[in-house]
Amino acid sequence: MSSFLDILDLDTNPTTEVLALKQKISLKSIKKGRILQRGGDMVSKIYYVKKGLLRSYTIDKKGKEHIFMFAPEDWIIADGADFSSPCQLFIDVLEDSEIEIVDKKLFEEVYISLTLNSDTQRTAAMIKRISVLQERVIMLMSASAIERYEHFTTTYPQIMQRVPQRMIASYLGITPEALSKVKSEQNKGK
Amino acid sequence: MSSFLDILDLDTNPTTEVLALKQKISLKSIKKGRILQRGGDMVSKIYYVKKGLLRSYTIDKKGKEHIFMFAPEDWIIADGADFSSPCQLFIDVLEDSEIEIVDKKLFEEVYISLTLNSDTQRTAAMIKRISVLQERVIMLMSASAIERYEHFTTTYPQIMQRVPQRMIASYLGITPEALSKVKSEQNKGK
DNA sequence: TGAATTTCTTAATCTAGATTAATGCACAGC
DNA sequence: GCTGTGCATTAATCTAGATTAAGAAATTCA
Repeated sequence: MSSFLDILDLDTNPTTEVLALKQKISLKSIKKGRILQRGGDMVSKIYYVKKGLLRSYTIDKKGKEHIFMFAPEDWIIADGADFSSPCQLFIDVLEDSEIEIVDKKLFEEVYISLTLNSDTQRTAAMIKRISVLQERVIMLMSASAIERYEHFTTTYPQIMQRVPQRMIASYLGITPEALSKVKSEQNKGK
Repeated sequence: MSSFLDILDLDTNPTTEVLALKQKISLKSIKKGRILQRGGDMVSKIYYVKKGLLRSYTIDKKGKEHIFMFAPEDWIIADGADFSSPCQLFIDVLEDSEIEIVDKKLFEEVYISLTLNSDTQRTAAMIKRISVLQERVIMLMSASAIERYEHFTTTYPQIMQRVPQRMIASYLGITPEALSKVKSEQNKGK
């Protein structure tokens, strides 16, 4: 996967719109712990992770965090809400990161006018994300905590190494205590 | 939203590829109860519902159904799996329906070469679906059964009227008995 | 280095929702 | 008009995972 700027750079004869968009893409180095947006904000940015690790999550009315996704190198992360609605997700930085940030609406407008090639790539990425979300919904509805954990470890082994277990529990939709418990039960069974 | 053929018909000067694709889109009337594809099959079709109601679901290892989505008039329904993998979802017909069916791979290849306008429409539809799935995942992780039920009734009031309650329970990720219970508790509270 | 903060684990108790079972209803097909 | 099949509801019991609490290990940072 290529970053926003990488893709725009493929356009050897850019229009003024494309040049203007390139100006508006900011490349930033951000320290671990920084919160990029909060649920309820009226921001609508898309983040491309060049290096490091981001995550998105909600906070429910009891104050409990629920992690929606992790975004390591070469992933795009954003809230699904459209431009005109407040966003639902918090997005923060789990490791010192380098990211490209662009306004969602601006991006949509320009990107779609680009060459076939980059649009194919983007369409494929969206289809892939829909497929991953389908899998996630089905796992949440039909699999037990331990099954979801095993699915996660085989699907995202690299992320396992990089985030505390309580965040994996949060992604799986269970408490850290419950994850500890089911893991120890799993080990006993061996 | 327009059907596959509606969109292809906008192309007033179609290429041979587009004409070939139009030939391969089948328009069918299908009776309630018919199963269009089964989980594990190597089919990869996309269905556009012109009239009627379809649904997709998985069956877990205990034989229990989990409804992934309902597709009433003007919705597109398909499995997220890519061309080369077996699909995960069953798709069946809940009301006598008229649908357009097209092969996913064929569709991808040709559609992407179309005019800006139809592609914008398609991109917007994909973004919308991602947003709906984000909401679904967050509801499953953070909301109680009754909260998910209330969210469903306000989001899809028309579907409420058209499917048995046990299917709504299945969509919400709970048993029909549990839905009955939480509904009666809700009524007592009033 | 040492203190403070997170993280992980274990254990006891609690609860939302699952399971099982029984009853009454609606309506589809003969 | 019956009879069977699917649907909704209620109630009793069970269980996966939540909650609460406490202690040990690991990490962070001054």
